[in-house]
Amino acid sequence: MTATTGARDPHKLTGKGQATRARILEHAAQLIYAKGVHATNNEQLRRAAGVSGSQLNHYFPTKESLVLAVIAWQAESVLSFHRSEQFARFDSLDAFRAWADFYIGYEHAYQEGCSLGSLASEIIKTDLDVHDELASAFDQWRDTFREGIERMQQLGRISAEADPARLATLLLAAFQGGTLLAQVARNIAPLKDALQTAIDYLRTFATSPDVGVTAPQVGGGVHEAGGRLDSEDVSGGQGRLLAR
Amino acid sequence: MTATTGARDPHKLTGKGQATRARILEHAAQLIYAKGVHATNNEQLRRAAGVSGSQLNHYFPTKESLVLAVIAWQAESVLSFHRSEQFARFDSLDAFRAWADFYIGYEHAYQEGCSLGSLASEIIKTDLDVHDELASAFDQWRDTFREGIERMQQLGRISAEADPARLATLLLAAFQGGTLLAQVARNIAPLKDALQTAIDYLRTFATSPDVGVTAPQVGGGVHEAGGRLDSEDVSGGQGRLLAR
DNA sequence: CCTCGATTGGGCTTGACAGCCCAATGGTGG
DNA sequence: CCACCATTGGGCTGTCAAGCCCAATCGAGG
Repeated sequence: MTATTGARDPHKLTGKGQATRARILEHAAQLIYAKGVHATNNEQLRRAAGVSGSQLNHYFPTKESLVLAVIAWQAESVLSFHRSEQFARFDSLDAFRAWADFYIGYEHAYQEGCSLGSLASEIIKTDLDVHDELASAFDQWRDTFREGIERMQQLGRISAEADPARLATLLLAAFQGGTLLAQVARNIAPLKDALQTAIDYLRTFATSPDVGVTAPQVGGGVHEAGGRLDSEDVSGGQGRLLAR
Repeated sequence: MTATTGARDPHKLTGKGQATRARILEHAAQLIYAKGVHATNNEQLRRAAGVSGSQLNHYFPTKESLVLAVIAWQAESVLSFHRSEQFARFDSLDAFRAWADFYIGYEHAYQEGCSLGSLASEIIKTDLDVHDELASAFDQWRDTFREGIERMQQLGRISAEADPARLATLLLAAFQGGTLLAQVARNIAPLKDALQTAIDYLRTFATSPDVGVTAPQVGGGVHEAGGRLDSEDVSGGQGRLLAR
């Protein structure tokens, strides 16, 4: 239960060994995110990470151990991204808007999907026991939203009527589902619609008039091309988030 | 583009041949839904469908053709289920509630996920070209909701302010994402929260006071055990929908 | 009743991938 | 300077699944 990362505890390796292990992990995460678990074999990993045969066996004795380590790595990436300064712990509607705009402008979102969600979908039905690891990650992700909404309530920014837990679940589900629909359609629009509509709902609980950039939910403002923030530079150190 | 089902057009087979092909397809859909595409091999298919070796090659020359046929079959199942009488073409809030309650009470939803969504997630990154088929199915699915909401507007049941397309997208995304989260958590709660919260939003556009069974969105009514409709018999002829 | 084509059955071969082994290297402490 | 151990390299083999072939059977039309 504790050995979530698979064999070879990183802290028992030398500096060079840790570096090699990290390099493998990083490239594995990238490859798996781009091509999926099944389409990624160890020969590709060897070439990508510049390592060779027995190294994979040395640091990750089985493919399962590698996948588990990648899951942990991606989970940590997503969570640290959502906890980063740029979103101010989601204590305002603008923080949620900035978050949505980031993914709406993030091209990988509708190409490879969510780094955690697509991985989860692909292996959830296999015999790999990854439920606990993934469930914990998604719980923490949702709690990031929930705690932000609770803080907004404490700050008087939204009504006490709102149910933070349910709204947080809707936001995360809309993101995961919207990402899947966007992947299938090869078009960001479904994700954009889902996220903005969910945030529109959140806004209906706002206590102040709110200075939203777009009108509440009237008209199909979402369906035309232009973005609202362009979001390209909401990024900072989160290149790690989805790919890379 | 037209040969979506793969080789051997069904209408060019004898009655017996069609029956065999249908039997293979049905069992393949069930197995793939339960175990995933990669974990399903032709030996399992042979035993499940009671057919043998060359029959798979005869009716479905490649695995890709079989998967494509399964996708088409599942898409048709989902769409015909959503278009069935029981949901009255989604022309009322109660129809949406009945829909949500069905899936909340449908145990497969948090075990194997959505019959179409989980399939899509698993193979979207492979070289199989299934985007068009899947995109069409999801579009039609979303349109089912959208047209229902538009009808509700025409009937004066909800405000003209509502954006049917975006709300429909949110509903579908919440379902897909909620299903994924429920699968990971091995618990129906995330799906329940996501769907009910999305429908709560839809209800805020209602013109009449509404006789909803639960209070709007106050309190965490979702997090306790009891369901709202128990939904077990919203079903009818839709055993085909997800499994079977 | 006969013939022919469609349908069915089981076995087989090829290819790919995961996992493993042995040899070589490099660095670190004694 | 030496010895030992962690680290690295490349190749190898067992396993499994997909795709294919040949033989047998069944049904329909003449």
